[in-house]
This record gives sequence, structure tokens and C-alpha cells, in this order.
Amino acid sequence: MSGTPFQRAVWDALKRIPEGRVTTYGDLAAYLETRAVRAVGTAVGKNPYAPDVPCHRVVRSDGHIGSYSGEGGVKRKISLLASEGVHVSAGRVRDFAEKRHRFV
DNA sequence: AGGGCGGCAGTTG
DNA sequence: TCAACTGCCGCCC
Repeated sequence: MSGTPFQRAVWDALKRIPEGRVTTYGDLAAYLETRAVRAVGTAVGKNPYAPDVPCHRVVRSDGHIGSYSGEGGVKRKISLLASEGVHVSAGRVRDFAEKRHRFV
């Protein structure tokens, strides 16, 4: 099981996000040249390579932490981000604009 | 500030 | 195989 081409494209994009940075589902969709933002979210959640593919570095376009279907849920997502220097308070990423990674 | 609809891949009946 | 529902969202009403 290695996922569909679409999922692999999403996961591959995730690996391009540097540590300590985050991106949004919208940016991900734009990078993949699709408007299927929800589909992107679904693909991210299906990621089977937990730590290797940093699915926790994907947040909402408004800076909110979003959701997390992996072990520990949102709590875990926040912990992982915190360990990289990305702090979350009140469900929001601090200095979101600065931490936001742009695919070039 | 809140709620609802929209576009798309995957999964399930 | 076909149709319908769901999902780590986003944007407009």
C-alpha cells in the first residue's frame, strides 16, 4: 500500500515543508494545481508514514490548527509543532504569517 | 461570528 | 459497476 498517485503527490509536497514551518491546505491545493481542498485534506489524513511525512505541518488558511486524525488528535499535532518551534495558543499558530511556508 | 454550500478523491453500500 | 456519503477545508451569504 503506497497510496494513489494523488495521495503520493500530496505526501511528497508535505516533505518539502522545512522543519519549524507550516503550510495550508489551500497552498497545497494550489501547488498541486487543484481546487479540491477537501480532497487534499483527506489525502493528508491518510498519510501512513507518520513522522516521515509531516502531516502536522499543515494548518488552515486562517492560521487555525485545524484537525488531526492521527494518534493523540489535535493535542498531538500541537505537541509535534511545538517541538519544532511552532507554538500554538488558543488553537492558533503564533506568527502564522512568518511560519507559513510557500512552495516555489 | 456563525452557518451553509461547493468541488474532488476515496471509501462504502 | 454505479450511486451516495464522507472528509485534518475554504469562501460566500
